[in-house]
Amino acid sequence: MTTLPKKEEITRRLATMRDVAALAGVSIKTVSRVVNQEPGVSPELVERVMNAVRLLDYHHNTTASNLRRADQRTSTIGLLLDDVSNPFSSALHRAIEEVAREHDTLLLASSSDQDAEREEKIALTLAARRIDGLIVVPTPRSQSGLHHIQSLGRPIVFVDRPAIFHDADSVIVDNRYSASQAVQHMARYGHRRIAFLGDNHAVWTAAERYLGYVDGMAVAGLQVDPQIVRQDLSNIDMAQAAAEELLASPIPPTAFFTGQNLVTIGALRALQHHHLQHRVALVGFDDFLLADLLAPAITVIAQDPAQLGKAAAELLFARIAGDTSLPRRIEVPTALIVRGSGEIPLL
Amino acid sequence: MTTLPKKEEITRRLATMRDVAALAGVSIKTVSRVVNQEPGVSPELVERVMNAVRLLDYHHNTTASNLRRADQRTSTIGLLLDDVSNPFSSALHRAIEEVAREHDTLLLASSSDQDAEREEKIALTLAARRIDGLIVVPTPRSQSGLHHIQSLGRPIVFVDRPAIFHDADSVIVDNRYSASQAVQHMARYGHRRIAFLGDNHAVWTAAERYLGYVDGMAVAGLQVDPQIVRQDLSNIDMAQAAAEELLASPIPPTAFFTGQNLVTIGALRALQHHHLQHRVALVGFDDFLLADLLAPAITVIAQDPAQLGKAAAELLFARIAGDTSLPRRIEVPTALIVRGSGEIPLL
DNA sequence: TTGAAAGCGGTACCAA
DNA sequence: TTGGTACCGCTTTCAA
Repeated sequence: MTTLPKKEEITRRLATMRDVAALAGVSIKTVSRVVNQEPGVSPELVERVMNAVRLLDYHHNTTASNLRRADQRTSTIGLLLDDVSNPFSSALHRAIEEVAREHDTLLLASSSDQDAEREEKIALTLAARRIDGLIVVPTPRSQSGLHHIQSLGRPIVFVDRPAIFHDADSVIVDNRYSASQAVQHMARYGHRRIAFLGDNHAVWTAAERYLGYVDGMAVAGLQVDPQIVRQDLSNIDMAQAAAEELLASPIPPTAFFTGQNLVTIGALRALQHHHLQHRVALVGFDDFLLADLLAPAITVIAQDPAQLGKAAAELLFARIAGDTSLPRRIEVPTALIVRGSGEIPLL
Repeated sequence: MTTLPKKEEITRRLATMRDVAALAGVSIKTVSRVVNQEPGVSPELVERVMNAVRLLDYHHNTTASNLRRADQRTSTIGLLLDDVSNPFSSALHRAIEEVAREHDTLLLASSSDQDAEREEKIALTLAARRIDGLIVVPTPRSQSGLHHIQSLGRPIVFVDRPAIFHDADSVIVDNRYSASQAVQHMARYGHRRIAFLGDNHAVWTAAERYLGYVDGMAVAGLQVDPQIVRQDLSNIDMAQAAAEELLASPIPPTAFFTGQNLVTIGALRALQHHHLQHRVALVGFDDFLLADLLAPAITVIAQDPAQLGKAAAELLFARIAGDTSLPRRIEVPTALIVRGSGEIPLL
C-alpha cells in the first residue's frame, strides 16, 4: 500500500490509479483489474475501488494504458479523405464511423485535398500516433507518404481508388464500365455529338471515367471529337465556363456526360444560363441531393458511398484482427438512375 | 512484389529510441533531442542519429512522448457533431480542421445523432484519450456526458447551440431574429397565412427558430394558427408529408417558413408534387447547394458554417494556450439570400 | 485473490 | 554539448 498524497496535490493533478489505490487501500494492480473489468476480484474490493474512482473523479488514461499493453492497440484508425466536407467523402466517413463504433474505435479524420505532400504529412503524424489501421482515398501521386503506415505494420485499405501497394486491399466501383453505360444510354436517344467534361485527369476515377466515355462512344459507333472533351475542371466555375464555351461553339454538343458531381452542377448552370436544359441531354457521374427536384430531373450514375465505406471498414477491421488472406479488391455496383435529363432525345 | 505481412513480421518490434541510440552510438537522450529538433546538438551527432533513424525506419511514438511531457498535451481535439455526413456538420468540420492544422493538431470526429447517451459514451472515451479540448454541437439533453471532459480540465467550445456550462464558450447565430426576418419578408409580399415547419423542437436551434416565427408573425400583425405549425419533422419524408397535408387542408397556407435544410427539401417535394412551387412562397433556414438552380430558386436564411467553425476553433485553441478570460459567446451573422421562392406574392 | 516489481517508449532534471 | 537516471500512468509477470 502506498502513502496518501496530500489533498491539494490530487486536485491539482488528475487522479491516477495510484491515488485510487491509496484511497481504496488496495494495490494499484487491483485498481487496474477493476477498471479493466477483469474477473477475479472480490466484490468487496470492487466496491471499494469504484467508490474511490467516483470520489476522485478518476478517468482512465488510454494513452498510458496502450503503452504497456501487449497488443499495442490504440483503438484508433486514421481516415484520409479528399475533403471531409464533400458529400461523397462525408458519406464514406459516416459509414466507416458506424463500423468503427462496433469495434469501440475512434476515427482521426483528415482532408488531403488530393495533395500528396499533405497526405504524407498527415500519414506521418498518424503513424506517430500508432493508429491501428488506415482507410484512405489516395491522392493522384501518393507514394512514399502512406509507406509510413505500412512500415508500422498497420493495415491500409484504399477506397474509391485502387491500392498503390500490392499487399493492400481496395474497395472501388467500376468507373469505366459505368461511364460507358452512361454514354451509350444517351446514344440510344439519338445523340451522336456527346461531350465529356471531367475533373483532374490525374485522379484515377476521372481517368477511368474518361476511358469509359471513349469505350461508350466506340460501342455506339461514334467518333470522339477532342474539341468537345474538356478535362481538369476542378470546380463548379471551371466546369460552367467549359460547358458554356462548348454550347457557344459552331457545332455544339447535343449531350453532356459529366464525370463528377461538381462538374455536373457547373454544366447545369451553363445549360440553365442558355435555357438549354430541356434540349441538351445530360448524364452525370455521382448522385446528389435534389437531383430529382430539378427541371428536368437529372439522370445519374449513382455510387453507394455508404456501402463503399462499410465494406472498407469491415475489411480493415478484419485485417486488424489478424486476417492475413490475400489482398482483396471489392467492387461495389453502381446504378443508372433515370430521371429525365439523360432521356432528352436528339431533335 | 511484397505480400501481406507475415506473422513474424507483424510481431516484429518497431524500432525504438533505444535502438536508434545504440546504432548511432549516442545516448537515448541525444536521440530525443534530435528527433524533437531541440537545439544544442552538434551537427555531426545529428547526422549520425538521422542516419540511424532512416536505417531503422524509426517512427516517433507520440503516445509515449506525451506521457512524460510537462504540458500533457496530446495535440488532439475532439469534435462531436450531430452527424459528420450532414452538410452543415461537415462544413463545420472542415473549417475546424483548417485551424487545427495550423496548431499541428488532429481531430477525433464523431456523430452523436443528437442522442445524449451516445454523446456521453463518446465524451468518456475522448476523456480517456486526454484530448486537449472539445468542440461540440450539444444534443438536446446533454448534461453529465460532457462533464467528463470538464473534470479533465480541458476546455470545451459549444457551436451552433449555447453552452450548457456557465464557464464554457459558445459560437452561435441569432436563430430567433433571423427566423423573424424570414417571416416578415414573406409578410411584406402580402402573405398572412404563413406555415411553420420545423424539426425536433427539443433542439435549441429549432425552438429558437419557432420563437422567431412567432415574433415575425407578431411584428407583421398576424395571428399564429397552430393548425399550420408542424414541428418534430426529423427527416425529408416527414416534412414532405406534413407539407402535403397542409396543402390539402381546407384553408391551406400561402407561404411556408421551413426551419431546417431537410425540412425545406421535404416542403419542396410537396410543392412540386402539387405543382404549387410557383404559387406558394417559401423561405428556408440554411442554404444548400443547388438552391439557386431550382425553379423557382429558393430564398434562404444562410448561415456561414465555415465562419462558425473557424471562430469556435480559434476560441478553443486560445483556451488551450491558456486564455482564462471570461467565457465568450460569439454570434456569427446570417444573411437573407433572395432568390425567388420567398418573393412570390399573395395572389 | 492480491500485490510487488519490472517495464512500455519516451521526457525531465541535473550532473559531467 | 552530452549522458545518466528518475519517472510519466499504466499493464505484465510472477510470487505470495
